[in-house]
Amino acid sequence: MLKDRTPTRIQKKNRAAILEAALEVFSAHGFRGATVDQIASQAGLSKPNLLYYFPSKEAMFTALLSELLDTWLDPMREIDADGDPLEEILAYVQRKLQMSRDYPRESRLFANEIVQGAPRMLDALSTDLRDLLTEKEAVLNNWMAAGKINQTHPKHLMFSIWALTQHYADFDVQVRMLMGSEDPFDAAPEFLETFYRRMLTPSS
Amino acid sequence: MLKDRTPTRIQKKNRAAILEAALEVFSAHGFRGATVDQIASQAGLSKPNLLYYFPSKEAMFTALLSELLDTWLDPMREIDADGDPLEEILAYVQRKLQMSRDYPRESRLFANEIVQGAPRMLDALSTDLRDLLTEKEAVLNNWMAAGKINQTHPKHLMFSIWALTQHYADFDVQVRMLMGSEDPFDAAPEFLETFYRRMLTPSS
DNA sequence: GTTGGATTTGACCAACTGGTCAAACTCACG
DNA sequence: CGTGAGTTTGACCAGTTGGTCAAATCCAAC
Repeated sequence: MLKDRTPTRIQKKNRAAILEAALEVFSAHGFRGATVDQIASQAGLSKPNLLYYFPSKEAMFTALLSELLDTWLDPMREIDADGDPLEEILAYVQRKLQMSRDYPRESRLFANEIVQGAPRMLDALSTDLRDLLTEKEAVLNNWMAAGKINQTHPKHLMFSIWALTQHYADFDVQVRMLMGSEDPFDAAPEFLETFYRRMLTPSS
Repeated sequence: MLKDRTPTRIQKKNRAAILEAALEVFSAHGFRGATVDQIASQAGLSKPNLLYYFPSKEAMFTALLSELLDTWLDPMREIDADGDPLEEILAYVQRKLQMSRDYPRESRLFANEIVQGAPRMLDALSTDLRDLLTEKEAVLNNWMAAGKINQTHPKHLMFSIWALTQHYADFDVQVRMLMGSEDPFDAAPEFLETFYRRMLTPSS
């Protein structure tokens, strides 16, 4: 049995290998579609050995989620209430877009889970994400009230940023199939920049 | 064994019940996550009876997909090259949004499949969807060349419409959790209307 | 090197899953 | 009616899956 003490060198290495493998497999097939055997072979370990480090498939999944959620929300945390409103939002969009480019598996992991009703994630979302959104929503409202950006629905604005940026990771196969040899991420940054600049620049 | 002739009354009724049940279950759990037993009990039939009408789980899924893909692409087909450019696009956005409101299960069915790499759908997409997009892309290009709408990347423009509208169906639980008692579809139409009007109205 | 905890594994199990099949039942139609 | 095609199902099967366990192996510290 695994104790709670400070992990050994082997524990650190294997837990990391397992979580990396779990990310690979869960993001590609969803929770139900992934098998412990797949994760084990991806991690280069035997199945019983996996279950020595995590008591169950479910435990692997939740460990992975809680490890990733913080990182996933970081780009939103960085929105600075004291920065230039338009530039802050545009920078946030670009950070999110880069997350889709650099961490598509993480994006698909969350997408898979949420599309299916987020049965194992709703609790985390309804605390961490909800609180963070509430905070940034207030910031957006202030900026709008001060006339720094165009008046609009702050929650829908945030949804739109998530939808537009994560689409490139979550629907990667479709996007690439339709774009042929052109890399979607070549034109996406400028497209989204223009999009949100036109949307948010005050009409005055 | 089921013959190819004109279906009987019972065949029509049961095939319809099965496809409806399959949509319910597949859209909620994905292909791998759905079980034939679930679909059977949802349809009010026994498992062997289901397999009397469809030779396999896979056959149910592909029958469902091909039945729905056409309907799913209809809003895009309706874009009229001879209509007013801006109004045509705005109307398309609203049609897609209503599809998300009225047919969220269909949206999630496709989302589930595409997020996981579209293993059973890529062929259909790379013909039907690709051809349709190519056609409408030309229309958009003409409109832009004629200065009727702002210059932008037509493919990314279409992606953005899909992402923004389908987000409300695919990430329904997250959206509703964050919006509390407010119905997301109350403010969404106006939000998207404003969004695309600002984006596409020529600067002149 | 010995030793005791940490790590690894082959063999195994019960539950589940997609699918089969022969037998039973139902129904439209002459 | 009766009859044959159409429909339904209980029992069953083989493969897969998450998880267990006792025994074997490894490894760090003395």
